[in-house]
Amino acid sequence: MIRLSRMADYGVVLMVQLARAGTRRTTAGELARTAVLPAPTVSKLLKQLAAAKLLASHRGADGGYRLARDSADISVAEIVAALDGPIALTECMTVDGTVCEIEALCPTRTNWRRINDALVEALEGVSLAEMARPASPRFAPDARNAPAVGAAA
Amino acid sequence: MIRLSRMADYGVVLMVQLARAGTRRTTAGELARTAVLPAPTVSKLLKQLAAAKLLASHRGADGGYRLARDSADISVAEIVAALDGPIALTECMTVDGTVCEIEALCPTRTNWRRINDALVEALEGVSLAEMARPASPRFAPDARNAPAVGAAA
DNA sequence: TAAATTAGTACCGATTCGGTGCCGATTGGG
DNA sequence: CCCAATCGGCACCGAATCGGTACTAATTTA
Repeated sequence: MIRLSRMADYGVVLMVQLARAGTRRTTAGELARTAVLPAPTVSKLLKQLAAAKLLASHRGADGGYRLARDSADISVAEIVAALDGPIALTECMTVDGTVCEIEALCPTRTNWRRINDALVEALEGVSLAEMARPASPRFAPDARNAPAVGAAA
Repeated sequence: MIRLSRMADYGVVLMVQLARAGTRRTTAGELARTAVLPAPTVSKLLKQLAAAKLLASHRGADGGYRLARDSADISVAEIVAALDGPIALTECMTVDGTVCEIEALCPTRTNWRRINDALVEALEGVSLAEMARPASPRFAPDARNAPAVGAAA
């Protein structure tokens, strides 16, 4: 159903948690526990996010992860791209997918591009800081440990 | 990679072909041939599109399919929804996915909704007529049999 | 009645995806 | 200096989903 991969979903959840942790380093295990997600999976996700330069990692005892940049300066698009690869709704929107010969003629292509661009813009338009903001205060007695978004079984 | 299903992609291609055929009835086999797609798959897709009231079908000898409405009155969103189900990027965006307990508090949810809505709007904003329009005339010596968009192997 | 064509359903094979395990590399502390 | 705690990088596995097929029934026209 044109769904985001669960990995990307989890990734955003983890990033939100790290955004809330501020500059404090957090270990993979800790994140897995509070997010109620399988630890190995969380580990893998964090590795990928670190490889994408969205997280700064620190090994060794008392190591852990931390946002590489300010949460306001990280978009959801970046997180998704880091985990799911480039955002390309259709085959002919990828760089390598050059099967579409007469691209200059094909009107569907330019229209797909429009749609794709709209999605990308939407994803770029939301920062991690917005995602992590503890909701409307009047409704949030304690929003610190927000539950995992896609924690479905 | 946050990809549209291939079925939805094919579906749009088929609908474009039908839009170009105007009111003339076209058989599943004919469409499969010109789109260079496996006939049984095309059949299945057309059935689904007909079930979704986007196509009018006619059985028997000299039967076939035809758009149920004017191509300007059919959006890409409808085609995608007919084949891929409701457009819901994240789990917590579906009706049944009520795992997200404190939805009123979760800021990520409302942001996901924004992103999701942007995508839906983009899909709704492009009509089949636009998709089917035979490209800029000066570049189109013969755009009648445009190739399948996602015909990658 | 025969031929053409869609409707429905069940099934299958394979790619992809979510998830796990293991081992090496690095860092801090006793 | 060594040990324990972490991250880094593979390789692998099971299963759900997806793309695709097969068969039969229903409908229409000639």
